[in-house]
Amino acid sequence: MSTERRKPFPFDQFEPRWQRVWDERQTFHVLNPGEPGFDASKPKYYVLDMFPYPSGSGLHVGHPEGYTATDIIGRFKRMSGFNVLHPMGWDAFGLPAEQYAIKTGQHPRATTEANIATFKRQLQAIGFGYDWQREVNTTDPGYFKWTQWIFLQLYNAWLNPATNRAEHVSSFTGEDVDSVRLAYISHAPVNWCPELGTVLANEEVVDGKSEVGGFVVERRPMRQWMLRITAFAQRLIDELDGLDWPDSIKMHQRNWIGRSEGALVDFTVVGSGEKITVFTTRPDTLYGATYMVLAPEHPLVDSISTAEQKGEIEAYRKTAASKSDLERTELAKEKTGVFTGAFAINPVTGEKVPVWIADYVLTGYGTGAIMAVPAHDERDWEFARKFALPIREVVSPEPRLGLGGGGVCDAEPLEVFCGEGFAIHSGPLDGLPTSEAKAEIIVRLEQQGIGKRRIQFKLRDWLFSRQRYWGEPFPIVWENGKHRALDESELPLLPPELLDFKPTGTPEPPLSKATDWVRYSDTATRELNTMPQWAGSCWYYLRYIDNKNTERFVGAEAERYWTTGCVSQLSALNSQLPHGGVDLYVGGTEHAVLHLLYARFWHKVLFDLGHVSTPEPFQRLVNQGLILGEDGQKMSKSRGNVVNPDDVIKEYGADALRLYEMFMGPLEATKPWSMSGVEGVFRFLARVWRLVMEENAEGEWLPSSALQDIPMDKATAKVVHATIKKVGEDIEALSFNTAISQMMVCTNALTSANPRSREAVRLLVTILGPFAPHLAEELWERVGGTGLAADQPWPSYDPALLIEDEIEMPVQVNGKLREKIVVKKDATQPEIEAIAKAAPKVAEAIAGKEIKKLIVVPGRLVNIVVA
RNA sequence: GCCGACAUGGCGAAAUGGCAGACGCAUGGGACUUAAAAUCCCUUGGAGGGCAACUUCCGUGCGGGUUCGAGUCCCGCUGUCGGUACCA
Repeated sequence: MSTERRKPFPFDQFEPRWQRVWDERQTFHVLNPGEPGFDASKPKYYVLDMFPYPSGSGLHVGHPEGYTATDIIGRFKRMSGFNVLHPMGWDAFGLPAEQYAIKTGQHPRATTEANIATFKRQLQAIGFGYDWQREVNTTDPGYFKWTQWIFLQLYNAWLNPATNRAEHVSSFTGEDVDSVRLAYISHAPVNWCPELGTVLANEEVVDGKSEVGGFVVERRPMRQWMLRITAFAQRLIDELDGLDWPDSIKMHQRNWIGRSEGALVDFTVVGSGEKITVFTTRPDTLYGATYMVLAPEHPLVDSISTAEQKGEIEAYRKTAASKSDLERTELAKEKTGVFTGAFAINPVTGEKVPVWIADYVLTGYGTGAIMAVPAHDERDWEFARKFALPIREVVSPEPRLGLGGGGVCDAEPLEVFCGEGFAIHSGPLDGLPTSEAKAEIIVRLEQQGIGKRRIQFKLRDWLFSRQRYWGEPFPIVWENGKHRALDESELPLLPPELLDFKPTGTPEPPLSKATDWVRYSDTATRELNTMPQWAGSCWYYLRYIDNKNTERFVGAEAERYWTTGCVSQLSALNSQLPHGGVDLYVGGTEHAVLHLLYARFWHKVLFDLGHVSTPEPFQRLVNQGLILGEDGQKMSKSRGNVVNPDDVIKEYGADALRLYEMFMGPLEATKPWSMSGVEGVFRFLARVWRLVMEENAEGEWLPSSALQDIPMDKATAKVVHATIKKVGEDIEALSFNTAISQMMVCTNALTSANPRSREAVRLLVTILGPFAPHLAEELWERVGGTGLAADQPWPSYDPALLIEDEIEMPVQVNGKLREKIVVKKDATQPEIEAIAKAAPKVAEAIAGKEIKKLIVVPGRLVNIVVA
């Protein structure tokens, strides 16, 4: 007797076999327009997964959740007659690989390759129908050549304000082209992380620490490459509208871009006459501005501070500068600040107001200076209370009479009011509701030339350079202190083969160690920074379309077909697409802003420059939910609750893993793993197996004797066709859990049938294919199907079979269920009413009472309302 | 603080405003077996009443509302989980 327990069905034998067959036949390879055999009559469907970063620890059960969902969709669409593009690849540049390499002394290329091999093996063991011929790898020179090429497009482009479109810089007529490029050099303070030896984008810094590793980040000015994403801020907001994305993600992006409408207002410094410009969203409260605050780093601080305040000012600026961002935000519960000794004139009241510096005003937002209206802003209120600054009420929640005339009110309000209301103590604005007061004051300020309307965004330009080894080198050289682009013919620019790529310990990037490489010519040296990890993932979805193209980043015809569905340019122009692009993009919420915003930005630039056909890359986005450990906690090594898909496959098979991932609950929901749940779906698969196979006394599997070539009886036909209908609809709606339930119902019905219709089983096996493809292929073969189950057309159902001759209808009296009646499907309303009223329980309940209302919902229920 | 999502049996979950709890897990019982595993059948929201076929009442976080009818729609709370934080 074998030591290993016998499997309830031999998945361990047939799963690898069918994976081999799909691979040998290239079942899931799809052709591009122009290739021999391409069928232009089929509609296209592009279904995309967020590609993984191949980490050293391999796949965890969270990965296959989204991947299974897209695989089901892809296989279903294929069976439904679509050309389906369903690719996979590797986001393989990045810090973890580099750090691991430093630790172990291996080259990051070696570890990256090994990790990719592991990931690929694991994905293939789950039986995903990817077109592996289209695999991409961001670290492949044939790939990053085009990442560098796109960078050059950005470098050579500017946003023409007249057209609001990105254009080649040759259309720029101004003097300094470098000041408008979409990729430009900045010397602004950046987030420098000494531990990682690199700068980080604002988005990669969380609470003053690096998102990766949690190391302290300090701000220091450095020469950096920036991408002018802010030029697209408004379009990045507006063009969200036509996208089928979760509202929460759209909102997230809108908040991140942070549009606010307001005004710039000039205040004049008493004495020096210098101008301080502030940004405010509440220009209507200008009459209540009783002091001003500059950020400690504001350029005017030095010149306006009085001699006797200089010492204190300097001390404050020093502490502010030495504080990490963490201390400046989280720990700064109490407002701090110092008076500069200077005063400015409130342009509408003519009053002298003190000018302070405080770190609650940020350098990076607006103008780095504010007018403080303590009565109507919580931060200003707190500050004013602490430093005993005057507080003047200028907005009232209710209209108030008799407070007009612009007179000064000396009574301080008892509490801060930040809402909208009606202007008071505000001269000509008095009585106006907030929105009108805003408009009115802006007109007046503009007339006087001391202010103007202004739309401000929170979004900053994208810090695009890193001091790393394992990233794309910039196709840029420096000569006589000036940068210039490499020629396209010089791409790809490979990174130097370094043995020592450790951080230098200074802001000097590791590439500086490759002295030969750095020297471009006698007079020119190469740019030493590399691109951030986001670069490769900004456009990978385009490369899948045409991953072997050596002439272009993506072929024009293929790009048009896969993003618009149109084969010719003419039909593309005539089509009424909302945005187009990828039909379905599935991934986690962690990319709600960064990746999705960056990719949209690049795509818009490429669109403006005529390189792609659609203004947006991803038409429909779905976030899969988090999978928790069995203990309901987030999976983590330290908690020891991590589930490895390899173990699940070994025990229950790939089909059970796939099916369980989908059966757990709605795709978007957060849900805990349960091994007994896996066993549940595993038992279901075994039941399906036994619809076709039965075991003899020796324990061998033989074709089931119950299975016969007989037509389906009425009940069987009904459940089978109802299942075809529901499973198809549920797949479209991504309700995989309920689709699986329905197949269980169908299986339970067929299990009890003896003899059992071969046709019924064949249909069930066909629609099970997208979910449990290995079992489906195996059983398809065993029920005598020709070809592959994966290649079968999706079966259609006969609606006539679903209609019952007699319908059971519940009858309610005053909303309470009393009885169920059975009526003919074509019974008339009066007939139904009569039957309902005659039913014993109903008759009893309505006896002697006046019927006030009688509702018959055809096919659903009857409700009798009595007095 | 602010923004968002969610709240249904012992558990994961179903339910175009129309029979709450489909389907699965876990219970408990039975069949098969020398025995077990596997498999198959039945049971299972709560409380009560009947020898029984059965039956009554209550039940979707809490309080209101709309409706013939609310898990579902509206208003107000509470709780949990995510995101975010001086953005003027």
